[in-house]
Amino acid sequence: MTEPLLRDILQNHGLKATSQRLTILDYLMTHETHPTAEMIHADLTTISLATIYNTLEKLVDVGIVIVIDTQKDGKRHYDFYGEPHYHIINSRTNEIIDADNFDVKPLFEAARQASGLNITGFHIEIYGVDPDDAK
Amino acid sequence: MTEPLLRDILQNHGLKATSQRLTILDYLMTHETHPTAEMIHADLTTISLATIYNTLEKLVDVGIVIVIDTQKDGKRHYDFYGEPHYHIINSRTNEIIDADNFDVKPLFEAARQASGLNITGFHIEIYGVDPDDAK
DNA sequence: AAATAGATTAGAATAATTCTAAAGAGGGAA
DNA sequence: TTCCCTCTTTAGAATTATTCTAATCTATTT
Repeated sequence: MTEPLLRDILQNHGLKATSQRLTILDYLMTHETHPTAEMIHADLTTISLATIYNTLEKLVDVGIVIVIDTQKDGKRHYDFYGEPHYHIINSRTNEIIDADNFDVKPLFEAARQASGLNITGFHIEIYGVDPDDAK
Repeated sequence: MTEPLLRDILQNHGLKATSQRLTILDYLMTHETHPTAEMIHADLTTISLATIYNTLEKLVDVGIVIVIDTQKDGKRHYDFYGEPHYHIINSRTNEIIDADNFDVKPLFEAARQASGLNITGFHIEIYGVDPDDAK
C-alpha cells in the first residue's frame, strides 16, 4: 500500500503516523493470515515486541483492527477490519476464513431490542468442519 | 438443580460424573455471571484451581459450556450453553447479556455457502453503549 | 527550529493457564 | 459387592502471553 494513504488512515483516527505503525498497519492490510503479535514480530524483526503490542492495542481501540480469540492456541489473533465481516473457523484446522455475505442489520435490531443499547459493533465466529472429514 | 439430572448431562456427553464436576456444572447452570475460572474457584474453595480448569476444558470440549473472551480483562469467561444464544456486551461496563431473539439459520446458510463447511456452532458478540452515556 | 506530548524500547514483572507426577475415585465386569 | 483399570484430582512448579517501567526518541504543532 502507498505510504500517504496509510498515513491518512492513522491520522484520521487520531494516531501519530510513526514508521513502526505504518509498517505494522501495512503488514496487517496485506496479510490474510490473522497473525498473532508474535507472528508479526517474527516478520518485522526490527520492531520491538512491546511496540507490536502497543500498536495493536491502539489500532484495536480506534476500530481499524479487531481481535479474534480462536480459543485453541491461547493467543490473540489480529485482523485488519477495513470492511465489517465475520469469521468462519474450521474446527479441525483452526483456519480462519473471512466472509461478508450476511446482513447484520436484523441482528443489530434484535440486540437493540434485547438490551436497549446503541449497537456499535459485532464479532461473529461460525464454527464448521469439512463435510468429508470422518464424523 | 437435582443431582441425578446433572449426572445424566455429564454421562450423556461421555464424562465421568465426579463430585467436582457435578458441583462446577451446577454452579455454571445456576449463575448468570459468566464467571472466570478464578471466580468459580473463589466460590468453590474446596475444588482445586487445576480441577476447575480441567473441568471447564472438558465441558467446553463436549459443548455444554462456551468461552467468552471480552478482550477487556485478559481472562476467559465461561457460560453454560444449555440453549444456543448470543451475547450483548456493554462496552462501558463490560456487562454480558444473554439473548436468543435471533434466528441463526440464515447466517449458518451464508457461512456454509462461503466456506463449504458443515456448520457446527457459533459465537456472536454484539457490542453496544448505553444511549444516555455521553457520546 | 524548538517544544512537547506521545511513542519506542529492552528487559523485568505479572498473572492466567498448563504441566507434572503422585494419590484417589468412578463405574463396568464378574 | 468387590476388583480393577482408566480417568480424575491435586499441590505446586513451570510456562508464556501480555503488560509494565522508566529512559530515550520522534512526530507534530507553533
